[in-house]
Amino acid sequence: MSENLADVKAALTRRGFDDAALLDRLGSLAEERREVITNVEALRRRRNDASEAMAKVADKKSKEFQAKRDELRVLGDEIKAGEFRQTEVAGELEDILLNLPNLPHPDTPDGLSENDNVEVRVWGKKPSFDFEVRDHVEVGVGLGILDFERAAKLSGSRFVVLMGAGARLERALMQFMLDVHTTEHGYQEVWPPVLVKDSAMLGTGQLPKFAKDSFRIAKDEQWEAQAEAQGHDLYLVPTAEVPITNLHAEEILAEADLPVTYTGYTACFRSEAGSYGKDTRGMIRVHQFDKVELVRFCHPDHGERELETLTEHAESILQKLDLHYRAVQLCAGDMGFAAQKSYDLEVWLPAQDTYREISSCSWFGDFQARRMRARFRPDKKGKPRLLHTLNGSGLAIGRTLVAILEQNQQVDGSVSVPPALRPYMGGVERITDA
RNA sequence: GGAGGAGUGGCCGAGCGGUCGAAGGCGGCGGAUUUGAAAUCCGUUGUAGGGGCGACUCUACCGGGGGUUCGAAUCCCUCCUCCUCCGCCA
Repeated sequence: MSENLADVKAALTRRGFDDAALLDRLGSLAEERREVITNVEALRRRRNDASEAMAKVADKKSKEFQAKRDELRVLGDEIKAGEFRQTEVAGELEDILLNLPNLPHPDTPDGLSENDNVEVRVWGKKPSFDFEVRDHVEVGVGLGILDFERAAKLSGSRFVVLMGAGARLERALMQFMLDVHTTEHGYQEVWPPVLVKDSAMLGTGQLPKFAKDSFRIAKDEQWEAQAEAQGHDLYLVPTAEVPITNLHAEEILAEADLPVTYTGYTACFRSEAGSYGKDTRGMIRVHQFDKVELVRFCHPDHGERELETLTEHAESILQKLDLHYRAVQLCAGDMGFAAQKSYDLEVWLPAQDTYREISSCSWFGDFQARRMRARFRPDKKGKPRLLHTLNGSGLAIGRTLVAILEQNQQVDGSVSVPPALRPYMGGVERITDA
């Protein structure tokens, strides 16, 4: 990075990030780091050589030995001072680096907000209704399958309780999605923990910059003190991307095994800090939701193609459920922190007369792999290289349920179950107010 | 939660505070032998960072962190992880 500072600056500017002073600081730190290392290593070498000589001295009590020892003590102090500076520089450098977002891929269009995203595909047609469309809250509450009031009683705002056919629909969607991805797309199924260490959150890029967006586990004072001292904090995962991608942190995979692909379900937890007043109605934006995630680890040469494949896999779920949607490519300014190229799938919500994100598929290049040291070995002897990572929702289950309630609503308030899902719903074809 | 034991290179497993990046074995790779294979023999075999156009070279790493020392895989402290037993628990 320090060698291509100008390019880095230009790429980050496309994201709307333009703290030139910070990047200059980065450059000078990188330089100082190199100097300090060279210096300390030279000192260490002197000490090693001298120590070796000391070891050979027969008489350890001699004046000579004592004098030499005193001299070396000074050298030892110098080394310690150098090491201290090295740690300082490395710390500051890392601090800057970890807070820098990924560089947008050249394919990623310019733009600073979602208004600059580019529609790349539209699938299906907007369903037409010869009655006044209701939103998912009206439909779901009317059917007795969504309960927001009791959710508020239990957990506060931004939660939902699914009842009866609603709960079953959530479960059916989860099963259906996992089955499609494992049997038709070749993903290996994983069921990971939903509580992870901060090192995992750091690896995928949620930390250190976005701590406020996640829920952190608190216990007693002792727990807090230990978490503070050793970084053994635990977080509720905001997405299965975190535990699943970190599966291969600190590992070296065999090139022949690539791509390595996983799909997994987890509950996802988000604090939604900063979204006050936004999407307060219904289950579009809640603190806890379910999601099936797709994760791929691949050779750097195949990342671009892999993103297309991954996106198709996510889209196939919407297609099988016969839900009208569109795919948009995100512009540089609207992408997530770790992404270099992303597509969002947006499902049609008739009541809002708009498309809403239901999946985000991203290619991270080696950004995440570098943070978590996830590598592969090219052929048998080569040096380990960083992998490329990708992930996408396949899909967000709650929002899929919302889309079904809205797109499949009937004039009588019932909802037809997409045929693909019926085997998972015990053959039920229609959810009615039973 | 209580009591005990252990963490060394891809794996197993040695290692008086100096000559240890670390014996030995297994595995892997290359080669010899063989029609081919097995067996045998020989050689080789970690990661990261710095310097050099390069051949190459230096430094660090023996669970993590800290300390003692001229010098730590070896001594001390602390944390983590794993194993065994007891208790509790879905």
